[in-house]
Formats: sequence, C-alpha cells, structure tokens
Amino acid sequence: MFTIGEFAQLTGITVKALHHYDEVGLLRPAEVDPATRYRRYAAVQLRHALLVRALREVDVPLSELADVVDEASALVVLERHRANLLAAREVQDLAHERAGEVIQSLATKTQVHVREVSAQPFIGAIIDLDESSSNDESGMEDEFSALYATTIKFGGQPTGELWTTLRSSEVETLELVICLAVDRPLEVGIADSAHELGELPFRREIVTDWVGNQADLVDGLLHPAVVKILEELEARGLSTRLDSIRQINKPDGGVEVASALPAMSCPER
Amino acid sequence: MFTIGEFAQLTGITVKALHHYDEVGLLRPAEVDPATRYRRYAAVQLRHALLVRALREVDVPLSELADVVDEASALVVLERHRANLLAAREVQDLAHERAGEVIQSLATKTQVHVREVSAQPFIGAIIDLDESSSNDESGMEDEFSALYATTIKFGGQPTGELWTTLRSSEVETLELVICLAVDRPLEVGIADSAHELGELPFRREIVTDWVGNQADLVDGLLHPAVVKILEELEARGLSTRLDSIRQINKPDGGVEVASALPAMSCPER
DNA sequence: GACCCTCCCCTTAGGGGAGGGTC
DNA sequence: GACCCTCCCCTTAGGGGAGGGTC
Repeated sequence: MFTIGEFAQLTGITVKALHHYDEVGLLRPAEVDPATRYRRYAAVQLRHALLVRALREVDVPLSELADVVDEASALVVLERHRANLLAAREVQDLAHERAGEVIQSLATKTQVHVREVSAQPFIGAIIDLDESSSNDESGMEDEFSALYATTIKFGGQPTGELWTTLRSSEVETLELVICLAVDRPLEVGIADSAHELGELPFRREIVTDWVGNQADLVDGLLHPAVVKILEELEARGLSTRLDSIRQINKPDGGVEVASALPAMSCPER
Repeated sequence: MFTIGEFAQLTGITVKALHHYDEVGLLRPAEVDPATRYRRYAAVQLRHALLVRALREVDVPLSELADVVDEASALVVLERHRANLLAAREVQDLAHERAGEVIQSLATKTQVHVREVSAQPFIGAIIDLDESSSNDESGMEDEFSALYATTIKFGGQPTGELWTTLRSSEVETLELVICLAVDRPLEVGIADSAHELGELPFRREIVTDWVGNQADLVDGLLHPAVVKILEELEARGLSTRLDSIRQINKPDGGVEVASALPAMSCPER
C-alpha cells in the first residue's frame, strides 16, 4: 500500500489529479482511512494508473478512460482517440482554408460609385431560405434556369441582367428573391405565390463593384460587397435594410451590389 | 444600425456570443439604449465581426483576437495561430508514440520466479535524482563506467553484475544507488559520502524477468518489471518499499527486478 | 516538519434556461 | 408574440491556495 504522495510519484499522476479521479470514480484508492480520510493505494492499482496516465498524456478525455481495464483496452482507446484526432485535424485544416478565404474576400478592394439607371421591369422567383437551407451553388444555378424558362413561357423576353434581393417575409422567414430583367412589364395575371412581377423605377443607385474570384467566396456569408454597401449607406445616413439591396451577378463572374438612393437626397458631388 | 438579432444573422455569430464579446470588451455594440439596455450594432462593425467570426471558426482564442483590427492583422493572427497548431500537432504525435510504447511495455509478459542466491559483496555509487534530474541514458552509462573505474582503483575486482536500487535518503530526497558486484568485500576505509560498500547476504529472492526491447521504454517511468514485482510482493503480503528492490541490467539488454524474501517466510511450493 | 485532508475559487467560451421587460 | 435584457447554472480537468488535522 502507498500513500497518495507515493502513488503520485510512482505513476507520475499529481496528487490533485488523484483527488479528482477519486471524486469522479475513475481511480479510487484501495482504502480510505475512515478516521483521517487518508487515501491508500495498492500496488495492484499501479498498472491501471499508469495506463490512465499514458492516455491522459495524449488528452484522452476521462469519460473514455472508463473503458480502460488492461493494456489491450488501453490500446483500443488510444487508437480510437488517435483516429478522432486525425479526423478533427482534417476538419481543422478545412476550417483554416475557409477562414483565410473569408478574410481575403473581405480584403479585396471594392469600388463605390453612384449611377443613374432607367426603369427596369423584372420577374422574380421567391425562394424560402429556411427550407432550401443547404444553399449550394448548383441549386442556385437551377433556380436561375427555372426562372428563365418561366419567363419565356409567360411571354417575357429576358434581357440578361440577373439580380437577387434578400428580404424578410411577413411570416418572419428569410426569403431570397431571384430577379430577371425583362424587356417590358409582364401581365400581372401570370404571377403566383412563388413569383412576383414588378418594375424598378428610374432612379439613382449607389453601387459597389466586387471583382474578386467568385470561387473564393464562402457561401452562407455576407458578401464583401454587401458589407461595403452597408457601410456606405450607413455613412450617408441611409437605410441599411437588406431588402433595399440588389446583388447583381455579372456574366463575367463579378458582382455588383446596388441600393437605390432616395430621390434628391444626395446632391451631386 | 442593427438589433443584436439582426447583427447575429448577418455575421453568423450567436446572440449569446455577442453578449459575451460585449462583456469581455472584444466587440462592443455601437450603442446601448440607456433605458432598456438594448444593444445596437452599426454597419461599420460588420467587417470586424466577420473577421472575429472567421477566426473563432478556427478556435483562435479571444485573447488573440484583441489584435485584430483589419483584414491584414486578421491574416497575421490566423497564420500565427496556424503555426502554433502545427507545432502542437507534432508534440501530440510524439506524445501518442510514447503513450503507445508505455502501454506496450506494460503489456509485455513478465516471468516471475524465486531463486536462491549466494552472498554478494558490492560497491555502490549514490546519485541524487533531484539534481541530475534529466535522467538521460548516456548519463547513466557514464555513471556505470565511473563506478567501474573507482572499483578498480580501490583494488576491487568487478565480476560483471550491475544493478540499481532506488531509495529515499534521510533528507527526504530520492536517490539512485548504482551497484557493481565485486569478488570480495572491499575495505570500508575507501568509502566516501558518494559511495557505499556492502554485501548482500545469502538469501532467497523473488525475481521478475523482463525481456522487452529496452529502447521501447519511456524513461522516468516505473519499469514494467518493477510494477510486476510490486504486484507480486503485495500479493504475498510483503513490503512494497522500493528500496527493497534491485533492478539488474543484464548484458543482453534484458532486465531482472529482484527483491529478497524474508528468511523462511515463504515455504517451498 | 512534511503530508494529507476538505473546501473554495479560477480558467475557456459560451449554451441553456428562468424571469421579466420591450417592439 | 417575437425580441431582448440580466442573472444563474453548467461543461473539462484539474491547479492554487487556505485552514486545519496527521505521521
């Protein structure tokens, strides 16, 4: 039998840790003096303690150590833990890549300017973001072509420009509206709950151009050009509501983000 | 300006985390309503928040995020953290190797037997383990050859057998005594504070043989054969004091660990 | 005089409520 | 009726004491 101090020396486990292992039931002393509460450890406990210590050196959580009864089970636990670690590293590596991309995309220069644009009729497809939550790019492409087909079917003539707007519906769910510019206003009769028709009026817009590589963007995240325009809008004391913003996907892969300026609010400069 | 909920949506940071960042001063809301204590976040805070979130995704500790003011500093922090991670992984890998070795060494079969041995004079060198704490093997080799030389100098004739014993000195510091068997008792006059002379009497010993690969042993740790003999001693109701144990290094790399049995304590079986 | 005991507080980064105002 | 607020408790694995017996 050993005192806790001796047992600590022999096993390399600290007295504090032994206290803790006793408390959680991982490694109970063979005896406890009922009067003094002094713990006594037996030589038969050395092996187990050494296994525990070896595994704790590689940060195997205490909960997994409950399975360890001999060298064989210790090896199983060690290798299982190792496999988990390696898997976690791969996740870590991917996360690191993504973090770098996010930072890079925020760092890319964004041009800001103001322009006048003429009235623009459009047709929009309403997509519930909460449902199709896995916003993979391919799905987005599908939505675009579906909208294109729908437009043709209803006699519209797409002029090529595509944009999206985020908005909150009355039922408090986030919606993405995918819009396609058409040559003339479509008849209201063809609209359904999943589509809307409209016309952007003649207006002045503030626009941010983002010329980074689309592929570098991490999806599900605020687009850097949206960040930029929100900063600009706020700096001018204008509304920073997302539904006032159009995100225009250019054929060359670039992105414009635009928001209408209130009439006469911003004197030419 | 955004409510905390909106800001959370835009940045992907949870409301709980924003509360926390406010509390620790990492990311304070632009305004707090003095009456309701409602937090208000500004669009200019989006960029910083997105950087914070990107770095938290890779588990950069909050303390390191204090340095982050723009994309450039975020990249610096990201890469610094990455370097730390990679270094930590190497340490982890080594720790994993060692843990495996420790478990393997405990798993190697150990023979136990009892033998009678004749009286054995010896000379021992006393080494303070607290001082020469970095118990590298080479240092141990040096000690052996020094002892060999000393033995010769004092007219002793080493017979080859080498062993070590661990003991606690009267001043409560752990000592290792390195012993060399000699052909006849040396004169007491030649002993000094760093050496001791003695003779193991004729006795019966319990012995554990360990035949694993010496190189697989992790130093600073209880030798598997010592663990085994302590178990055996305890099972027989004998003293498990370390200073009753001799660890004999065999020329072939094997290790014997022996402890004298009390006279007549253990009837032949 | 070391050793050992039992509290008790502390560390990371929030998550999960409860209870009660606010938009 | 969602949103937001401020507590408060909880999680890992012990480390660092304090205060008081024990070998």
